[in-house]
Amino acid sequence: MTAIEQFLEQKNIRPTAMRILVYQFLDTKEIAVGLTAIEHAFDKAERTTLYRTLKTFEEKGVVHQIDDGTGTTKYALCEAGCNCDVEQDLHLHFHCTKCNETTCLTDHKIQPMNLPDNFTAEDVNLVVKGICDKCND
Amino acid sequence: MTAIEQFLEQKNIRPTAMRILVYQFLDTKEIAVGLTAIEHAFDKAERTTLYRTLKTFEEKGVVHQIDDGTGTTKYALCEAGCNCDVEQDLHLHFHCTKCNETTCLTDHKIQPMNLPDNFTAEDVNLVVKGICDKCND
DNA sequence: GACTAAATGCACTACCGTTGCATAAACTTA
DNA sequence: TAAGTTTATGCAACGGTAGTGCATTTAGTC
Ligand SMILES: [Mn+2]
Ligand SMILES: [Mn+2]
Ligand SMILES: [Zn+2]
Ligand SMILES: [Zn+2]
Repeated sequence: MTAIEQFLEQKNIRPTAMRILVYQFLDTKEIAVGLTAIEHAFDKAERTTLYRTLKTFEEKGVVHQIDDGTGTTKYALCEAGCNCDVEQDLHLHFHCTKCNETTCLTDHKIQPMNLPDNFTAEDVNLVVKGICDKCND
Repeated sequence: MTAIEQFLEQKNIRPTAMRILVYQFLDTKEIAVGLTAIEHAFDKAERTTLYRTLKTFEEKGVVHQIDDGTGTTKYALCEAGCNCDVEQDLHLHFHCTKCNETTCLTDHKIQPMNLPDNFTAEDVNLVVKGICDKCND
């Protein structure tokens, strides 16, 4: 049993062929990717299966969704030790308007918000748009 | 000529009947509203016209778009004196997961972001999800 | 191997944003 | 005012994405 299979089982996810492939693919990418991008990365890939794979991954705390404002949801592997399924790992996301890539800035945590009276926060989404390091010369 | 007509002309927007109605509608709402909500607010309303009206309003700095993560773009009137068309008015937005309403927290400005080397910011979107004051008893 | 539960493939729906184009309205200028 | 020009509107259609229902296959369980 490979390390990935072990990892998935430990997360209560049956390590099917497709799931392992998706995990491996996400692991090679250090950017967040959308469903269509994953679909195109494989020759024979069923969109629905990928969709449900990512949904499962998210529920079990393997990936987290990113809404970068482009209209297509992105996914990225959670950091090792991240307990997304229990408590949020609220880090900043960056979307480059030039190369169109979305990056997790996991080191840049979001500090607790100051809200008006009687507003209670459950989740925070912070996306910065601009030019990424690769596109800045 | 009414005050609204004057205001629109000053923003270089022809004050047509529909545009005045849309402006008035947005003015009554203190929350951000989506295209479909505006459509349903009028008996005889053409979705495309509303869409283009809002687009024009946005280009001329009358409204600003809000991506609250629900998948439907919301619009809200800019504050008096806000120069959205020139420079951004980066305030916080709040989406209530109970009543599903999105609010501009115009008093809560977004402070400049601390980014990694060679990342340059052009725009920031900060949305807090939770329970709003009306829904908190 | 028989049984059961989960994963997959395929078809199809719903919704939203967006565009093209013909028509109608409004503004301009002679 | 009438002709000409720009702008706004109405209608139809497209494209993309998320999501669901259901039959079939695959994988664990006994
Ligand atoms: Mn992330
Ligand atoms: Mn706002
Ligand atoms: Zn880039
Ligand atoms: Zn509420």
